[in-house]
Parts: sequence; structure tokens; C-alpha cells
Amino acid sequence: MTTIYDVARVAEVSASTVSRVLNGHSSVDPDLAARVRQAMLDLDYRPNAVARSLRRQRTSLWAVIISDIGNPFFTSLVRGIEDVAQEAGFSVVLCNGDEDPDKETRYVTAALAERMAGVIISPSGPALINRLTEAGMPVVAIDRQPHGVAVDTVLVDNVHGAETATAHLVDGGYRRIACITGPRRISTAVQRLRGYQQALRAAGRSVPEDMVRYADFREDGGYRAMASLLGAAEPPDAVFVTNNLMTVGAIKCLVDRGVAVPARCGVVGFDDIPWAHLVRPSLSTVAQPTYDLGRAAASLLTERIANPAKAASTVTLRTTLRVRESSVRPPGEPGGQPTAERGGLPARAR
Amino acid sequence: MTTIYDVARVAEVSASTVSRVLNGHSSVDPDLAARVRQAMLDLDYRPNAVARSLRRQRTSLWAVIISDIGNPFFTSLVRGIEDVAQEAGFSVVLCNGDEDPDKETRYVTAALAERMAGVIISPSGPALINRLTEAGMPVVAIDRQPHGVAVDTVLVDNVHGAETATAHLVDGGYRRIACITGPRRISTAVQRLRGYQQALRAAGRSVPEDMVRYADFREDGGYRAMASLLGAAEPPDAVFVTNNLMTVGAIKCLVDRGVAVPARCGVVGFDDIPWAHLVRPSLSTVAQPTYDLGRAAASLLTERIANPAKAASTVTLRTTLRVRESSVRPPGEPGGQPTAERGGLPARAR
DNA sequence: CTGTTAGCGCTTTCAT
DNA sequence: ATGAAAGCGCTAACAG
Repeated sequence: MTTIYDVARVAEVSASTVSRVLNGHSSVDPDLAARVRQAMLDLDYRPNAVARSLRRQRTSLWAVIISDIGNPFFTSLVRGIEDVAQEAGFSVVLCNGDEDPDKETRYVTAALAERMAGVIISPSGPALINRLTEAGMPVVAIDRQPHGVAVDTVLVDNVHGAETATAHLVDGGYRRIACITGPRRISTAVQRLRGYQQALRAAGRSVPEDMVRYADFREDGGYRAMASLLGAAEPPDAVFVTNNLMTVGAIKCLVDRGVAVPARCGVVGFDDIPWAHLVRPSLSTVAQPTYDLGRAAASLLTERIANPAKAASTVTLRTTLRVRESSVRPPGEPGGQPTAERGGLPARAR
Repeated sequence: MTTIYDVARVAEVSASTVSRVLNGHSSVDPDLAARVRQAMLDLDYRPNAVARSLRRQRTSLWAVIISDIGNPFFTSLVRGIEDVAQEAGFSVVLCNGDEDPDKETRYVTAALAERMAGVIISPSGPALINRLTEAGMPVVAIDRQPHGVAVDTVLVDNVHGAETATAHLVDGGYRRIACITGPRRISTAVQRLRGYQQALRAAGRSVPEDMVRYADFREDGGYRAMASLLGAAEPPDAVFVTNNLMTVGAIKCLVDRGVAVPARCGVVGFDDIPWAHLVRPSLSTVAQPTYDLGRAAASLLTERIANPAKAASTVTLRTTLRVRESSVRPPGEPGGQPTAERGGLPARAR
């Protein structure tokens, strides 16, 4: 393996000079610099980042620990992170936590052991975040609000997004609107449920507690929750589902049972899915600005690394309701009105 | 930062003993070991993997450089890699090459500089593979066969899979079968096209050269290629698309133009897509054993690391044709036979 | 079984 | 502007 000493010998300078050329911090004589560069080429020299990291006591790697690489939500998020990281001179390594606490723990341990420069994590709980911050690791939480820890966080307006989606179903004339949400311990599940409840109350409806199901944010869970709702004494005529994978499961269940969407049951999901436009009926969703979420998280991490003492902050980004087919009854279908004041044509008439 | 020397001092032993306890290679007195472990806990000691790597001249990190994190093909592939890696004591970091040569180059450089233990890469060309192997890095190529380099490789039977898919369309009575394939420089695109051609010849058909389009393996490219095919003097009544994203694009184009699938145009894609069952019509695909591909690649890498001198080998896994709706005409539809004996109605009439 | 010692390759004072 | 020298934290001979 060629080292800076090999380069130094060939270029007839000292190792320090080679190092200076390599890093460009202090200035060196142009002639010497040229000789050094030539020697590097001749020897096919490759800097050893491990040695550099050991000496400098820091690396230029970020760990991005996401909960499910299979969830398209994370795809463009990662792209947003990468773009900012690159501008700031960091490389991003992705770690697939896979919603598995052991795996997550292993990756956190690795990030700590490898002395990575920072961590962006979509946390399943506060424990790992604490381990990281206590070890002095710069951390940004993304997507989920860890409970009771002061950490930079990037979120979307979950409550508001859920309100909008639910209000849209109300306006569409659906009367018995269910909600399939995620685990109680995950902030997004709680907040999206709250938005659903607030929207119903705001419309003067009562919240039908028997129309709420807690599932696991996975496709299967969404399927089972939907089946359970359909088995109720008084089944729903619409459902708001709080993440993309569960929405897929719910739709599948409806298709399997022959329940027509959106005529007999309207559906709105949180999180877009790719090819939402190809699914029949195409899915109405609350879309998140995933790329910008990634950029925001990366920016926070950059600042945190530059200034470890600064106070933790939370950035909240806005969602967008994308109305497609699954939540809009075709004209002429029977359906009620949002509130009792209005008679006449239903709002969705067309 | 606490080091083994701090631990050694508290445990009243030498640093070597701490190191031995840490690594478990040689044996130490149980009493001393217990004291060391206690001291580690007391001090909240965290081993420094950077220093260890420098000393040992190797790390326990694998870089997995994939061409598109957004392509679901890679999701379970990565899971297969991770599972094997963990058994072998390695951690996997994912690098999103994003079909961008610059990005790929940066990640290869980083893997080299960080002295990672090995690299699994889905290569866009032979150049980067060469850089890696020349630097002595253990490498496994996945999904694509790099041209003219001796490197461990994991592939699927692209030719055979494409033959099966095309033969299925032939058997279904489609008469004018088109093919949308990927860039000529990518082996999978070439091989899948070849399978298509061979299947047609085997069925006694001529290969309609004007029914072949080269696109870019992306959704947009598939859309445009399909549009181009539909604009032909004599449009196709079926199409075989050589990857999942382009299949989505092609279907979208057909939907937009009101071409009924599978009645007026049958579709089979290579690569499964998630939620293929939700798309209407559901997509017939040539499914790859993605998880096993990952496992196979990881096994090859483990062997290569253990024995750098061994000859390079190629593992080929089998694909499975999954027939769903998009390639099967409903009963009662007119449709021809695989060979020309029957005249009568054109296949696409309806 | 345990301790002493010498680096792994690099950066960074500190002199010059 | 350049070089000499120390040391980041750890492991692996080697000697005892």
C-alpha cells in the first residue's frame, strides 16, 4: 500500500508537504505541489481515510438510518439528504433499520464505533436517540417526533394533513368515516389520528370510536384493519388510512371483498405511493414533500455539526392533498351531505 | 473520550488485556476479564472502530452500491445481503449510485478510501469494477455482467426469462409482439432482447425489427417507447418490456391512449413490481428471486474476502413467469394461434 | 496468562 | 514555506 511517505520520497519532499497538498489548507510552493501531484499519479496513491479519521478524530460519513428501505417514502428523502451532504463534503451511508429494533441498535452502535460525523434517523423510540446524543453524536430525527428528547427534528404537519384529508371525505358526502392508524407509540400515528378527529368535530360530527383501528403501518396490518371495519355492525362508507403501505392493504381488502371504491367506500391515504396513478381506482393521498424533508434534515445536521451547542429546533413542512379517484364519488351516486344546513345538490356534483 | 487505557487503569490491568477481552481471541483469566468488563460498563467505554481498522488494516463494513434506491428490485436484494453479512460479522452500508456515473465514482472512491472490507455493486460499466479490483478490493457484481473483467458475478437467466415471457405472449395468440429494452451497453438489456428474439424464432415467427425500441430503463423512457410503437404504421398487439419501471411507463401510455390491456395489447414486464396486484389490469411479470440474489452475492463476497486468490465465478439464478391479467385475453375474445395456420380476425379486433 | 513495545497512515504543532 | 516529530486508539508480536 502506498502511503504519503512513498509519495514524499518520490517527490523529494517531506510527508507534511504531501499532506498539505492533499488537504489544501495551508499553501505550498507551486513547484513542489506539482511534483507531489505527479508522484501521487505515478504511484496511484489513494489516501487512507481511516488513518485520517483517526488523526482528525472525525470522519466525513453520515449514517442515515431509515426504518424501511422498501417504503418509497424514503427514496426521495434520501436523495434530498445526499444532495445537501455532498455540497457540505459528506458522504451518506444508508442503514436499513427495517423496523427491527435489533438491527437499528446494531447500526447505531456501528455509527458510534465508526465515529461517523452525524446521524439522521427515523427513530422507533427515544432510546437510541439518547444513546447517540449522550455520546456526543450530532443527530437529526426525521419523520417521527421522539418523545421527551431535545433533538433537531424534521416533520410534516401531520395533524393538518390528516384534517385536510378527512375534511375532504366529509365534503364528498361520506357519512361514516373510519380511520386506520399506526402504533400508539409512534408520533405520526397519533397526530394523524388527532387530525382525523379534529376534522370530524370541526364538521359537527361525532367521532365514531368504533371506526378507529390501530395497525402496524404495514400492508398486512392495513388489510386486517379494513377487514375488521367491514365486519362491523355498521361498516364505514369511507376510510382515512395514515400511511401508504396500510392504504395498499386496505384497498386490496376492499377489492377482495368486492366493495366498490369510491362508490361504496371512499379512501384517502397518508403518504403518496409511486404509481398511485396506475392503481385502479387511482389513490387520493396526502403527499409529503419528501425530497425537501431530506434537504431540511441534512441542513439541520450540517448546522449541528458546525455548532454542537446550538439549541435544538424542529422544522415542520407542509403536506399537499392530492385528490384522485378513490375519494370522489362518480356523479349520480347516492351520498349524504357534510352537514345538515345544505340541501340541494351534493357538493361533488358534476 | 474513553480509551482502552482508561479501562485498563480502572481495571488495573494492561491495555493488551483489555484488548484481548474485547476481541476474545486469546484467553484471559476470568477474574481479570470480569474486572475489565465492569470497568467498561462503569466508564461507558465505546471501542473506536477507526483505530481498530487502522491497526488491523481492514474494516468490517461492506459497501453495497446500487444503481437506483427507488427501484423496488433492490429492496429485498439488500435484505438478502444484510442477512448473510450479519452472519459473517459485517455491517452493510448502502450507497445510492442513482444511475449517475459521478455519484457512483464518488462512492467507489469512498469505499476505497475507507478501506471497506468489500463491495457489492450493480455496475454501469467495467471501469469502476476495474478500479476496485486493481486496488485489491474484494468485489461482487450483481444484476449486470460487466464486460471483459474477471469478477464474481450474480445474475439471473435473463435470456431464458425473456424467452418464457415472449413465448407466453405467442401462446396467448398475440401476433405482433414488440419489445422495449434498455440501453445497449447494459448486459441485461441485451440479453433480454436476445431472449425475445429467440422465442419468436423458436415459434417460427420473424423478428419484427421495427417493433424493437431501446429506452433507458426508466418510467418516462418506457412511456415514450410505447408511444412510438403505437405510432407505427402497423402497431403491436403485445409488448414485452425488459424492466419494471419501463413497464409502468408503457402501461401508463396505453391507459392514456385508451388502448385496452390485455384485449388490444398484451403486456409482460421483466422484474416484479410491488403492488402489481393492485394495478388494473394486474401485471404479468418475469419475477426475479431478489432476496436470493442478495444472499448469493453476499456469500460470494464472503468467500472472496476469505480467499482473495480464488478464481472468479458466476452464479445464475432462475426467474419465474408470473401470469396475471395483463397478458391474458378474457375468454371469448378473438385471438389467433401461435403459428400462422389460422386466418380469420386480426388479434386486436374488438 | 499478562505486560511491554512498536507501529498502522495520517495531520498538526513547533521549529526553522 | 517546509520539515521533524509526536501521537490519534488500537492490536499483535514478543518476552517474561
